Amino acid sequence: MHWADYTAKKLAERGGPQVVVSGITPSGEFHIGHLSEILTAEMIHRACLDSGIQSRYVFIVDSMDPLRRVYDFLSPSYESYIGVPLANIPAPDENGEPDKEGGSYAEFFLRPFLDALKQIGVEPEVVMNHLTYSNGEFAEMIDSAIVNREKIHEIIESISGRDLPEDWFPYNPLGSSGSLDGVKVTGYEKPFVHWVDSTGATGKSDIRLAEGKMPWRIDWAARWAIHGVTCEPAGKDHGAAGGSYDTGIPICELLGGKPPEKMVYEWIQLKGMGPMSSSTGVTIGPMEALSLVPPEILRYVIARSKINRHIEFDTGTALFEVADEYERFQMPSEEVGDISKRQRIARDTQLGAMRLSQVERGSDPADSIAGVSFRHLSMLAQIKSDDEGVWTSLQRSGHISGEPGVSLRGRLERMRNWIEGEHFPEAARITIQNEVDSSIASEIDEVSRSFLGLLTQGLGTCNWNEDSISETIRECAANSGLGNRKAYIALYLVILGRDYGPRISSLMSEMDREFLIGIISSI
RNA sequence: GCGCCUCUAGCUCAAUUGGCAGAGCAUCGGACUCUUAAUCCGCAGGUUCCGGGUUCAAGUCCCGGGGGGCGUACCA
Repeated sequence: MHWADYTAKKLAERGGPQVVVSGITPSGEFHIGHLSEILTAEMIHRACLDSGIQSRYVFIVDSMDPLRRVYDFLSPSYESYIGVPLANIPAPDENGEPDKEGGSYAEFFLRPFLDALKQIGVEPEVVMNHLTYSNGEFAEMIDSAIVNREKIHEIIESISGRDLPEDWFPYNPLGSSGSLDGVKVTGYEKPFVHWVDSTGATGKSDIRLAEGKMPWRIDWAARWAIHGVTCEPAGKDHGAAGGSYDTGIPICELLGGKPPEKMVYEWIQLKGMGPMSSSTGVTIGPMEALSLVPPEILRYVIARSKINRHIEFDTGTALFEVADEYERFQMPSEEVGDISKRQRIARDTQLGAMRLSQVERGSDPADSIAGVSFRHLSMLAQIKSDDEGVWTSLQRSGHISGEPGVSLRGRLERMRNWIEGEHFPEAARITIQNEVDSSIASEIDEVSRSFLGLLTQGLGTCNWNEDSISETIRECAANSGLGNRKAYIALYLVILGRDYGPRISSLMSEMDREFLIGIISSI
């Protein structure tokens, strides 16, 4: 059984309609790790729906979180916004300067992320956390937390093992500058929290408005209660012993809620570069990833792994292998009867991963492939400079009949991006030789040479299309007494400098005739 | 320090939460006058990290040890 289906089953035992949630702070550019968090939760949501359980998927944006520091992509003028909630800060412009016209910082980073999510079939209910504060939904929780602050203090100290300061308070008001930093609470009279900030200014925050926020550990627990969250997979940073998941559960109960079961997922990493981090520059944006990888394959990368194992996100050769694996399972094997129990389980899990990888819930995985393998497309995209040439080739080879569909067009577009970019593996790149290297030439024996000699003549007169070229190759091979296989190898060596390659006649028909004949006769 | 994850075929990983250890890739052998990074068939590959324990039965559970990866010390 797939992990998402297993979790759905567990949630069904808990009962009631499910509320599956992800929460992310929009402190900067979103990366593939965030995508992983979203997909993990969304797949559980889908698994619930697929097994007939009522479920909502909610994306809570931590827009009330303060700016912690001036990130590299921000200008120093953001210094004055440190401690200010992200919803209240202007978005940066292209120079990293605050742009008063550009909407809020939180919105600025959120918008493209939501677009990317749409492309992979994720359309969550979005909750901006600062609005949950400003519309008063947090008020009762804040009051309750303040009333119970001794207990909460005790929970956090005993579970996390850290000492909280004597004047610790479960609510941080915004000071006169709009920042949470350096503001001390001086009293509480429901619904007002009185404070004095670092400049000596005093004031009061209305807990029914977004005039302050609870610290993370309480905020998280309170929102579980407010939104009735039943499941929220969290990154392992929250999962450490004594971490926010461990304190969140008893705090949520104290506040009268029923917390979700602790669920921790492993982080996704870029191949060979350690964990994703915007500060170290190890990051790949969801938009970038989506410009290269077909959306169902991106989903599949998450769906195929268990959540407690880290994922190496690799936009190189491994992409071919993942795509192969995805494509292999398109064909349902007929003889299901003979396989062992264990094999059947593995197969069911795999089919679950396929099901959850579809951009549109319930669609047939075969539709996403559109009859053309990822590898084949990578070859065609390299030898056919225009899209029409690719479609014509696919029609002639019988891969598709009629015009290509939307999914296939999208695949080709992404494939071209991939090929042009830095991530495309060199081994898969087709490079036509300008001249034949001497070490290559030495690999070509006498019989092959006579074949190549015949071929230059044939190529001089044949029609310049795939079929005629292919015919010519075979004729020349036969006339020179060389097996077809060897003939092809000789051609690969001369044209590509290695002994394998794509369908050579297809490639040759794309090349300039004189240039090609020149190369072959140079041997 | 505290804690989490992980170790199974050369590689990447499965194994219905205790019931016959198995897939893909790679290698090797074979087939195909051939939509040539293709397809098909086949061989081989194992002390499931080590040591104990529980059990009719352990890759799976318990205890101990080791290797690797990572998180975390007023902050999602």
